[in-house]
Amino acid sequence: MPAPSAASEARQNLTANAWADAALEAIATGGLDAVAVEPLARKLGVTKGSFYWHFNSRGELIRAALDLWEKSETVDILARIEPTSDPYERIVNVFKQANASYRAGRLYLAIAAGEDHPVVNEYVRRVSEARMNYLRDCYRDLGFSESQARHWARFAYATFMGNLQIRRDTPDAMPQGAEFNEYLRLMITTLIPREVAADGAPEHPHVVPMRRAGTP
Amino acid sequence: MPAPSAASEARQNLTANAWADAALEAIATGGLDAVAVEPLARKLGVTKGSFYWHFNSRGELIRAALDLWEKSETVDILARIEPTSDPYERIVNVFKQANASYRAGRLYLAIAAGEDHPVVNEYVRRVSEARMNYLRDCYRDLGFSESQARHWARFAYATFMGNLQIRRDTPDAMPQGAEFNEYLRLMITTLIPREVAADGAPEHPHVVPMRRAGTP
DNA sequence: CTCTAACAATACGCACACGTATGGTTCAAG
DNA sequence: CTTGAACCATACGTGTGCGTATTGTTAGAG
Repeated sequence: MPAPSAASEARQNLTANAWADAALEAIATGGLDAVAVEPLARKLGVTKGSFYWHFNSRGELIRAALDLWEKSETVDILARIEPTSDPYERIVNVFKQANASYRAGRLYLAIAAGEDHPVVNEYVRRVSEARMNYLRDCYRDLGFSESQARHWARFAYATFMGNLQIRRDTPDAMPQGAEFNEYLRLMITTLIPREVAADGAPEHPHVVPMRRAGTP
Repeated sequence: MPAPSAASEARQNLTANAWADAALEAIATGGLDAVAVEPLARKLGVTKGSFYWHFNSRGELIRAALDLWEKSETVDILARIEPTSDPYERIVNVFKQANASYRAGRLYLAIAAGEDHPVVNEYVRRVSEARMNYLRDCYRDLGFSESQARHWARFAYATFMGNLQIRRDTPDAMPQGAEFNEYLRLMITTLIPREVAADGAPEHPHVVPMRRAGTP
């Protein structure tokens, strides 16, 4: 374990961050197992000897990378959409932000895939819960009861996560351009009911047993 | 490569399937990388020598496991819900089936996580597309236009996939018992509009700009 | 100029998994 | 009883990644 002096802390932190960044990049493309010291060192143009000065173990690097990730996925994201106080707009922004960065989506899925690892699970849970709680608060501000708000937040979050997966696994099934915007509008208008009755349920007849079309 | 005689084919196929089953189980719990010959052999009470008689390589085992998986996830599943000719009920059944087996969900996510592997990607694409196409047909039978049916199928499939992920990553966020049924009903009633207008869009005012409650 | 902290290269031991080679066991056919 | 196929064990070589130890190299403080 190095004992960094105050003078050199800036440079040391910078290179440690470089390692963590490279680790995140490796996760995004090759999954958690791609965080291997020797390949990363090769990619960074150094050898293991450098790595084990900055970190004590591979696990420490993973923690550092996950710290970086958690920060970028909660603090940074939410800070960017917080200014809007309108809950409707906030939810819409979450959706648009979510579908904006392809890399962030891949990263999320790759990290979540390592949920058997207890440390990773810890981070994934925190990030997921933060996002779902954020959505729940939006729905509550929209006038939903606590219970309904949780349901809708879970629903919306699931849809969001599933879209990430579809885009990764079957990109051809995800439209682009105008058709994608149409798809996005459909999801937004469906997932954000705009009138709420006194009992905390949406107003338009979602649960009315009004049989489908086609078989009158 | 062995040249099995007709007499012993039954036993040989049986043990080859045992290997493939064990491989699937390994994927479900430890991901694709857990499909390692030597650990699997230990778990099956044999050694590598046995494995390399049945298969030529680790990749061949993965293919066999994925064959098994593809069959269980498309043919078997769809056969079980096909009897119902009512498209509404078919979609509902897809949702209920999807949320029924925890193991199948984990398996799906674990396999999908290895989409960088070209062979795996091939299987994942086929299974995903088969399911989405099935849903699309249901929506079309419900009276939707081709374009709208695709949108709704993608939407429903994304929600379904996301719920798998939520249940895996943050099980506490997924309710159980009566509350889960409530959640399920919410998703079903939201994702299956029951009246379709002539232009192929749902009838109730999804896209009417009828501002939300709370800020009159 | 010297010394020391920060940083990096090299070399080593270890563990584990892939794949191969080869020998051992069982069983049924001839 | 012999033979050969089916099936499995053992042993080996190779690659690769982790972690450690040891030895440079560089730059700034004194």
